[in-house]
Amino acid sequence: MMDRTYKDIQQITLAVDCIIFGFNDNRLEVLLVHRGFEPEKDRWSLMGGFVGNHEDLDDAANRVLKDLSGLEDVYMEQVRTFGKAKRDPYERVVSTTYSALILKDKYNKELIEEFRAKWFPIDELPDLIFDHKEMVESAIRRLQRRVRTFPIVFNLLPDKFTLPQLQKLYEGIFQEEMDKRNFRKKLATMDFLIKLDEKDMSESKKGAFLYRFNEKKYNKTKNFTI
Amino acid sequence: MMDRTYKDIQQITLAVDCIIFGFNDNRLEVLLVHRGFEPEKDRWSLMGGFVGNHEDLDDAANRVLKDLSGLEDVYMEQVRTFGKAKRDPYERVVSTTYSALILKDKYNKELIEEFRAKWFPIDELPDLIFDHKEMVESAIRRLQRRVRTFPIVFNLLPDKFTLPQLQKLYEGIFQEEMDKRNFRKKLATMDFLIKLDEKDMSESKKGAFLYRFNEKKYNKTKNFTI
DNA sequence: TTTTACAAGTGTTTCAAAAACACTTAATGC
DNA sequence: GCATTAAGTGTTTTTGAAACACTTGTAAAA
Repeated sequence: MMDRTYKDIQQITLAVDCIIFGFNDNRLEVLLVHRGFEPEKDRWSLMGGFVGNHEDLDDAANRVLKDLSGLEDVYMEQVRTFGKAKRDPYERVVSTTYSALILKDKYNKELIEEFRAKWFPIDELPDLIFDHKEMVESAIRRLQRRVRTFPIVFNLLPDKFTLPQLQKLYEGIFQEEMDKRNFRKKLATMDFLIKLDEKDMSESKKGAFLYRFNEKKYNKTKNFTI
Repeated sequence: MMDRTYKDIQQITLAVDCIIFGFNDNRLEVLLVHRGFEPEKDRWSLMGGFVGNHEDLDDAANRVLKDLSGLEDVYMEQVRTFGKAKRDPYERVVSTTYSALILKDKYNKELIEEFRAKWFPIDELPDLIFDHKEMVESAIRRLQRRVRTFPIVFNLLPDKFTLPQLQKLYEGIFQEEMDKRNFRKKLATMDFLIKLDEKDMSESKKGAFLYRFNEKKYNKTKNFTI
């Protein structure tokens, strides 16, 4: 940090934008807000906000997420920072993106309606303002990489879930089908899921056993890879 | 981008910091600058600078690198953004880090001396200001991931290089030794190096054949992984 | 000129993980 | 009790990773 020339006259606004992922109807979806005002009225955008002067960047992202969804303590991580001078044609804003994994039935529906937010499957995104499409795409790519080595998908599932559900979730993230037997074999070797005595009967006549993710057992798992 | 409350009074300075990697004496090194002034006098830091009002974030990183090294058109990529409110105890600065791969014998030595910059092997870093150590570490981790799937290491080598050199470079990045035969076998299957009729005699009596990286052949390589 | 020293160069075997593949089972609704 | 439907289950093949030791070419020393 040697060059102080620019600093005193710097006029750049710093923002955060959230890529909020949810899993519903066996599809990976993103929560977008509808712009009810000009400019760019009636287009869609990510939920964003400006960073407070004394606010950690991470905290700003969490605040923005909470304002929209009512959710706190959500799994979130920084993706990357978009800083082209003209990315927002109206003002100079540099934006850091964060991706969040939320449980679709836990968020506050009224808040969401207030913001005119809507869920979109990741392969059916609407027209987005500025570089928000690129933001979503880079968040998806990052998510695809992360889920291979970290057990973060459980943030998108309820406490109890079935293996078919879990597989559908991975398939939704990777956008490709997986082999049922290989998938289950892999999970079995890693041994961090607890099988319950309960079945979920809503998806099939036979019913599928419910499982729970066990953090402790996971920590003993040396190499997690899907 | 819904919440405009903070924007008008926002006073956050936006900076970039560069993690500059070089390869010399078979070690991966980082270029650091010595602070000759208070506060934090006599400690080391990354080369950084503030972002211009109408300057792309990427361009700011390139400018900072050029100011220090004289180099342009260098391989550079964004790593991540550090945004804790108190990361710099003197003023509120949010900094985006970029990592650069440069050829150690091409940079401008006079400029480097002017800035009192010095190369440090990545396992012998000096005391660094603020969160710069964390910045370097995250850049190293990212580099370790990237070099596995992209042929970017050639940015750290001269046009012509030997296989022992290339292997030492990977070893320096991963901080672990590799098997010579397996390493060469892998390169052979991917087939994007051109063997020259020339030898480098400086490292051994027998001499090692020189190779050149072939971008075109690489593009036909489906799966690059080291 | 012969010998020594030294890194460069070279294949095969073993092991582990990924991929491919098809039938049986449990429960419901008719 | 029969038909329907998704859940559940192992084995084989293929592929890639890891382990491993000797020969070669040259310069310098004897």
